[in-house]
Amino acid sequence: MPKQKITKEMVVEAAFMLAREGGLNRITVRDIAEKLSCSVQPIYSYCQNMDGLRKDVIKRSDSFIKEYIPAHIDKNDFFKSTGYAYIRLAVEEPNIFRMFVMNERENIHSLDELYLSETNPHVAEFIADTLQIDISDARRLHMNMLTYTIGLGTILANTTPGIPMEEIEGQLETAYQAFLKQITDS
Amino acid sequence: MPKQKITKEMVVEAAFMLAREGGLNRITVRDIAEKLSCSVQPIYSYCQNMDGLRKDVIKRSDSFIKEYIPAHIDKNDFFKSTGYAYIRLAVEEPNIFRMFVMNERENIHSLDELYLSETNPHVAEFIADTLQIDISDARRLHMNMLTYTIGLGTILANTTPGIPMEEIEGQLETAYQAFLKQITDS
DNA sequence: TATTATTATATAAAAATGTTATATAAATAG
DNA sequence: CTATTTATATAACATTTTTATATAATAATA
Repeated sequence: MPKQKITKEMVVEAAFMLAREGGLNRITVRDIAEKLSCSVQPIYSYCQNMDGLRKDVIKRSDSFIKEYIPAHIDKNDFFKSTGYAYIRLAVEEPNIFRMFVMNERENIHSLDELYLSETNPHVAEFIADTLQIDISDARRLHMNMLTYTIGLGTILANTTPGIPMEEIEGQLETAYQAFLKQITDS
Repeated sequence: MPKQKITKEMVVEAAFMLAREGGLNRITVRDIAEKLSCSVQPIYSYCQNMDGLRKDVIKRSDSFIKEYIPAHIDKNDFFKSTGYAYIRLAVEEPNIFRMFVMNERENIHSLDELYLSETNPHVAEFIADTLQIDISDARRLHMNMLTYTIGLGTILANTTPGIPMEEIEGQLETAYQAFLKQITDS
């Protein structure tokens, strides 16, 4: 058989780039085919249909974020800079952020399950170490910040022309102080 | 001319029902026409195109929420029950919640502008009165809870099979306490 | 090496959906 | 009563998704 020129990764990547520019429904088979200089067949051989491909693209956003966030983290202020990174993402890449929050979390029956499936356990450990607090408190703090950050990011990703970054960082800082105070005061 | 059988409201309502069931791209001209037992012409005479209609449907979600929230509020615990109501909406009507958060906020240059455009000023006044706090503190509290609620709702609207309502309410309560403590302690 | 089977891709037809053009008939205006 | 307007229907056209068929390059096998 002919040598494989088009891989599933190439298809998803091309679709992801289209969605990154103009949202999920900027994705069309023909535009992907043109981007890859091929016909529509390779695309359909790697996905059932366009809806399925869109789900793959949403997953691809997840992996994009898994690279983006660490690349924007300040090691000296690990925890807070993570929050800032998400917010920056929401502002700079609103379509990717939208896809990220649209990502279906399946088989989740409790907040704990959700927390475990969405976060890296080392983060809570790091927070507990740095702030000298209980690991369970660190998890609560982390989960609260994640929730707040997603809320702020969701708002910002749908707000034009946009809000100054400093103001947003101030807002995030205030929320952080509130959640932290709750823990240290009890 | 023939009597008008189809109004713009009917078109938007039919499209809204379709989106409520299966999301924005479940909306098709032909399905709307079938729901209304008419041809596609009345639809196109009330909207430029499908994208425009989708925007109207998103606005319709807003008005749905403006009815839904008050109907689920406990007058004795006005502020917190509002938060619960949003969360319940996210769980019971995930597609409507998604449309609500996807709603483009335009011409927003600061968090204050955002707050003013998204909230009813009476709410902050009510909070200030009830909790005996400054109006500016009440606004901060309100904005923080709105942000947190949107974050939690966004997560829940994309989580299956779902998390028990009591657990979620506990989470929201804890966040509320944290934001409140920050204000009363200073 | 020659032949066959497999399959990645292309081409093109079919199906679904969005949009526009034309036709019809019912209400209104004169 | 006639002409005009217009809400809707029908039907054509355009775009996109999806499927069917064809082709040719590689792998397998003899």
